[in-house]
Amino acid sequence: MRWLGLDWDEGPDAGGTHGPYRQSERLELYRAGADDLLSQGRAYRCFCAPAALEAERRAAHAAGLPPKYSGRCRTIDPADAVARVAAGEAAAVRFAVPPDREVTFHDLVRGDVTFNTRVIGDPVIVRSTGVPAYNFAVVVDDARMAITHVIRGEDHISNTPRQILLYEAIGATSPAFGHLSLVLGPDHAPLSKRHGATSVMEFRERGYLPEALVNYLALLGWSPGENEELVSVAEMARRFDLAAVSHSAAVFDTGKLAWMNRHYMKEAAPSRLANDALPYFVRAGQVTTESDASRAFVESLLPMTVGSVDRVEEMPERLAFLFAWDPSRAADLVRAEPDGVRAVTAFGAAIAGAGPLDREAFRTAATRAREATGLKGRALFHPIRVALTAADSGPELDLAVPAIDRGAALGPGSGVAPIRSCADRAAAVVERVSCL
RNA sequence: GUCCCCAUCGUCCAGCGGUCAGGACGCGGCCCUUUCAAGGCCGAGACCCGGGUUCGAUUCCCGGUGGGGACGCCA
Repeated sequence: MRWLGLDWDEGPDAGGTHGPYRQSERLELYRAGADDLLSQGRAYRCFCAPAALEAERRAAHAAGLPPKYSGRCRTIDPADAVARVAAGEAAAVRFAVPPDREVTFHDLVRGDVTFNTRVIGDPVIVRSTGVPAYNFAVVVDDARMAITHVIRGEDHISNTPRQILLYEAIGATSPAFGHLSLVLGPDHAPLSKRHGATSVMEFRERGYLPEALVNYLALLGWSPGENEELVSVAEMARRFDLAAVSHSAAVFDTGKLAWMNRHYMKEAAPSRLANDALPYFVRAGQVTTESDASRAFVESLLPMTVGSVDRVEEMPERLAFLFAWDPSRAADLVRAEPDGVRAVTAFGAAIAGAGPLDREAFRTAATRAREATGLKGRALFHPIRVALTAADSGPELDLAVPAIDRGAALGPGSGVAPIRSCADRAAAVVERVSCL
């Protein structure tokens, strides 16, 4: 959440007056709450074996009935129950749900929702191990922590009535609830591991920018208004309204996230992006050490990748031609071009001894090659591209060419893997190609 | 099976009784670029079905269908 630029008012590492904030440190609170309900007869001990419960569930399902707990142990005399526990028998504590009652709550996003308690089985509140169950722990916590709003996924909507009953039983007012619809994968199944990245940290590792992720996620089920899409966290905080949230589930669209990530990469400060990108270059072996020089070199490469790559993680691959230049592959690609050999030979001659090629020098050389061969446009530039990059697509040549030479000028201790210069590459290709 | 929730382009959102049903992603085309992307412009593309209510329904109501969720000593 910090990475996304979101913060919170209270918590284990934020302080606050409603601690402790870890459930493991609140066990006493839950125990006291359960004992209370037990003594009021609003809860009871259950001795049912898990296997028996499972069999019951199956039977109910087969009979077309809601597979809820029968409430069998409800009728056990409390004194007997205490005796059995004292004798060492394992027991869970269940909440006695009031029979045949309508529970209605006003959902902040959906409006009034009503359940009849007939469909709600008595939930376990404390496991036989003494550990409180989720449904009880959250109620105790939220009541004592003075929580006002519970905003969560739609999958919790049917937990709400039983929790409301629990608030009522412990004498607390229930918070306001709002249920957001779920996020689906492309197959319309709720997003899960098999859809790929599902945790925020995975998106971070894959090279998404936090501002892109929050922005995209916020748009899943919410809109800042008429035809607006790019919004900062601060802007969202100002404009967000639960009442305006969509009621239906949304399919997660990686393509749109990618578009948004490209947008934010273009907006990001180069130094920050270079810093984010550096580890990926190291992993690819293109940067050997994270030195100032290597960081600066990576930053100088950014204009070639920003906007043409979806994620920071993809930058090294896009720039692989700088490092992994293969003369025989380059020569093959040049030969495959109609006037490839002529174009590259002329270009090689034009840059021979020209020194490092900046953008101007490159343009000059290209012009000389054009005059010498009469080739122009793709016929001229494509062979040059494949000769210098050993690849048939990539960044603009007048960006790539200076980058190659800038890298080639870097010495061994720079932290950048060795790069062959343009002149070198052209000469090697011409040599291979002219043996024909 | 039972209960609950949901339903506008392929996808994400606008719309809130009368609109040529709008935008974005993606897709197709064109332009720009002496090559790729990016960018600019143009284009194709939707109101689940059936009943009501109304002068008039995408919009309100009911039913159906479809999708999702929940029915744990998981959270």
